[in-house]
Amino acid sequence: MGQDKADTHKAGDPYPRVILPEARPLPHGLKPSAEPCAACAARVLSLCDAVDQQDLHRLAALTKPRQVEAHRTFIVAGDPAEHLFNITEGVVKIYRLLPDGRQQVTGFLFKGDFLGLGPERTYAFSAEAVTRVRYCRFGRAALHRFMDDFPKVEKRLLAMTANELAASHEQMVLLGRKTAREKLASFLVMLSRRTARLGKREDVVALPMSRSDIADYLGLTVETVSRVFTQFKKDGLIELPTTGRARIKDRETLVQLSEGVDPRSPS
Amino acid sequence: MGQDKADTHKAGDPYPRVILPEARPLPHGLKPSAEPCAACAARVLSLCDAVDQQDLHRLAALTKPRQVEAHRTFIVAGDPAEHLFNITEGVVKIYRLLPDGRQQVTGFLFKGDFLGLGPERTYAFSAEAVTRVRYCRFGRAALHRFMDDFPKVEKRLLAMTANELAASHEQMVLLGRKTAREKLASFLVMLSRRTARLGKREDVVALPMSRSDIADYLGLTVETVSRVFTQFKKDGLIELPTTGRARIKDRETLVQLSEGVDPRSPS
DNA sequence: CGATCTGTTGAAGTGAGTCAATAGTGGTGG
DNA sequence: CCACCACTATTGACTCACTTCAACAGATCG
Repeated sequence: MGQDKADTHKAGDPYPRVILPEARPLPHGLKPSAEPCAACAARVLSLCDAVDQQDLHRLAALTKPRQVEAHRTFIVAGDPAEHLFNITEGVVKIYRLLPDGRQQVTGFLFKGDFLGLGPERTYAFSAEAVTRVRYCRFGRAALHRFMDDFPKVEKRLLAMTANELAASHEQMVLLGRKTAREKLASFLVMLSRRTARLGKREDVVALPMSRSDIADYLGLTVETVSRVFTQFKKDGLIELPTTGRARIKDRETLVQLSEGVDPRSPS
Repeated sequence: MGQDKADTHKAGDPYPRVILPEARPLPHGLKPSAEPCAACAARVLSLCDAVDQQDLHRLAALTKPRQVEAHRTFIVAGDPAEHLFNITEGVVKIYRLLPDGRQQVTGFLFKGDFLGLGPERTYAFSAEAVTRVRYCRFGRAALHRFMDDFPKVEKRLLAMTANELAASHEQMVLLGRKTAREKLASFLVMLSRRTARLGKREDVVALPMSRSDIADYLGLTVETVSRVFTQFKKDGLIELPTTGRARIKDRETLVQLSEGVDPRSPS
């Protein structure tokens, strides 16, 4: 639904000549220095942490920070898979479509996440910026050559990919065997853990994605997501001060629920 | 349900001293030669294909072919993750359980598949032999040292893991967004492709796993799996000569169905 | 401040689940 | 070889969690 690869800039955009189909380099104030990697807030979370300080300039030479606006689709399934992406800021939604339009969101990516691995010549998925997103984009071949010289990076990438694989198996349990309540509880707990890992308070989680994206991630409909949110509010588990934010009031119960133990009906 | 890690051998087993908790070395006729890897039928399909002929003895030194009987659980979720496995024969079921016993099968592994990656100290999943299974078992640390000397192997493992990740995202689409008919069609087509890849005729697929395993893989119940099989027979899409075997009569329609196009109700 | 999205709530429908009975299937031993 | 048992698969009747369809409410933004 509504992926437009078309032009990225509005009329009057100050960088008409430099525009790429899906993204543009950062504007002046944020222009990459000689060592953007050294200052990158996402480095410790990402692939790039496996590169020693003195080699960072080689990594920096491979890429340039870019940004895309919210709601922009910057990878379209089926396009040639020429690039790999390291998300440095914002939230990205990865999804696949069935021919009739049914959508499955296979993941949300955050600061530090890596994107684009896959052996195919073309992307098997689409990616859309949920918020404004910054990323470093690498050429596939260039990154592979780089990894030949820096085996630690390859090891790190393997570890990250193995992590992803384990996470996706957890998501299969969710999609195949959990109830709507359990699914949404799992989602909230997952976001809460993410938030905590970034050093923020774990009881306030951002929900930048739409209800529809949440539904497509959990294998539900928008209506069910909405109804379960309302249930959770009534049960005193959460508060929803705004649409884009949730406050977790009873974390323990949510965790229990996410693991399949529903205090409402443990029989 | 019913995972017994206990003793693996019957009384009178000729190798009582060498018995490991979950498996035993192959009996005499199949005893590993100096170069078991050179003769391994699964090599070209697996990780080991990335090792040159003259280095195979180093790989062989790391491991020893083993086998487990059908229905034996040889990895239990929560156990220390000391080993990695390369399946050389048979079919393995990987699964996770919710505390109340709900089961999600996250994958079936076949000849050439690799098993055990994951950054954790303990396994996050259980693995059970569906048929008699042969595998090569590696120590985690030993394999990582080996990969330091043979970066090609690490590259291969990364590629294989990325493949797995893509496949697991496809499975998310199946679990989250496909109907029962579409799920079972996808399953049959997947098995058919596997079969073809091993050079066998693609219209006869083996179904060594139980209906219950199939259901737990597809996020359904046994009854629904059974009912849809019956539908497919009535629709002339397949034949089920025995429980453990299916003949595909109308591959084209099954492929269509698996992709979400149901000729019965395209409306 | 109306227009347009996005989210919520309600009423009714349904695909798959549950519960229950029956039919195969394979193994065992007399 | 058959009779029995235990287990797996199939089929049927009924239920229900979630979907669908529809109306409404709240947010966002020219």
